[in-house]
Amino acid sequence: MLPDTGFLSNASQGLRDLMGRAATDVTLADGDVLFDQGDEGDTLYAVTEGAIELSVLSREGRKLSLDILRPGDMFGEIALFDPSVRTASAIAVGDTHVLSVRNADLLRELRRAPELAVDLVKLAGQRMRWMNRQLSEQVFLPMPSRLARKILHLTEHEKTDHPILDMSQSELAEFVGATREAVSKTLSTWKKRGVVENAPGGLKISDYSALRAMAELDEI
Amino acid sequence: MLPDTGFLSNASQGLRDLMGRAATDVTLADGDVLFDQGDEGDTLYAVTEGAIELSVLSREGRKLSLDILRPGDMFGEIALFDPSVRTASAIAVGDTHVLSVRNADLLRELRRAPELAVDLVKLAGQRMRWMNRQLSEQVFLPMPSRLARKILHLTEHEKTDHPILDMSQSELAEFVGATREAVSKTLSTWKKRGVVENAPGGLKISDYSALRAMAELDEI
DNA sequence: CATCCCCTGTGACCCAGTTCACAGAAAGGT
DNA sequence: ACCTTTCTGTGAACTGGGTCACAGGGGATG
Repeated sequence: MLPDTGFLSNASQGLRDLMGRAATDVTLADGDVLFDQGDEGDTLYAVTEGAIELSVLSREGRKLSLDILRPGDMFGEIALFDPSVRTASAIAVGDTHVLSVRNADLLRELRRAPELAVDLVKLAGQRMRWMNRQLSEQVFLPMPSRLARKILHLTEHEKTDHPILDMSQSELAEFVGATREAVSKTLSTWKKRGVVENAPGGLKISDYSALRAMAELDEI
Repeated sequence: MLPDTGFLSNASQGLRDLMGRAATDVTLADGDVLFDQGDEGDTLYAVTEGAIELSVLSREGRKLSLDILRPGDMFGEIALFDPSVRTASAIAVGDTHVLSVRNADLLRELRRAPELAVDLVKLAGQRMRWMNRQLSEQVFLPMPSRLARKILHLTEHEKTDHPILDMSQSELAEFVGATREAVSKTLSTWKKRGVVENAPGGLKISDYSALRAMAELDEI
């Protein structure tokens, strides 16, 4: 039922069993909002099919996309132990299924197998490391490096050597925290240099190592 | 032994007892490095006296200060359950004392009182909410608003109506993610408007409500 | 009390990235 | 095919904040 990749593959078998046992399935269509930033929430989720985009909105409507979660990824773990308003919004990308477990049910399961709490907190730990990294990238890196990193991150689950990123420049801009135009111009210069190219269905990565160089992976 | 404020006051009495029982005291002088970003670590800390500055460094030596922790605050909880490299550096500000508990010792205590794990994860949850907020502020807010927010945050533990912030403009700049000059110029205009003023020992907040207005607290 | 060091204040200039404004290319819908 | 909408590409002008450069102020310390 649960795939073998992503956060869940790092999680123990026990945790995955627990999810399988205590969770209920939720079906979402493209664009469906699972929860909104500011909602009260006490539920943990795991993606089983499709994808979920996590994002933060500013009051004036600007949006910062945080990540795209794919089958095997879990999210919502902040609200699990500290039920309060959600810090981000979760929106379905394409037809997707998620498993959901409510706080109370999960805690009951945990009482049976307390050692699984450690796995959950590891999850939280990973998320915090990741957030920390986002923050310092945002502060320290110029836009093109952030763009390169995001492209690498968003295509790393592809198995091909020259993956195609199916995402509009506006969406990319929301990931990077910049404007659509700025992203467009940066991609243009990269296209001239043969790093990426337009392909049917999206943006094709032609030269992975060049992209990695732009990403200044040694920095931070 | 443990004060009644900060994170620990939110934490349960049981957690505080546990810290008191399993922890050992560490004495630090001003500027002492408790741990550095990138170090391996598996220890949880609680400030009992003085203050600890958490910060992230970029490779070129630029520094982003995250927070100043005061008596009652706990930190290091990421590494506790997910022991790996530290995501930030911790440096003593003034003579300070911290309690430290190593992973293994804390887990042993937790086996006796598993319900305390929930408190620890709440701690992690609060930290994550806080990081999330830092990130969106950094992306969405202009520098002056971030500066106002940081000043409010850094003085909120003062009881007076017109607290004095004992911090150089360079340090403030590191908190805000900007240069010393930019901070200086912003503070100048605020001084002309009577929002803040120079006072012996630091920067005096003259008009709290004006500062709150600059902080755009309704935003994000 | 002179010197050194670190602080604050400001001005001149520069630059990355935004805003605005179009034009042309794809991609759906009907 | 035709129309509408949503994408991409690019220029011009603007601007927040960074960089550089320097002047003046305290406190410490000899």
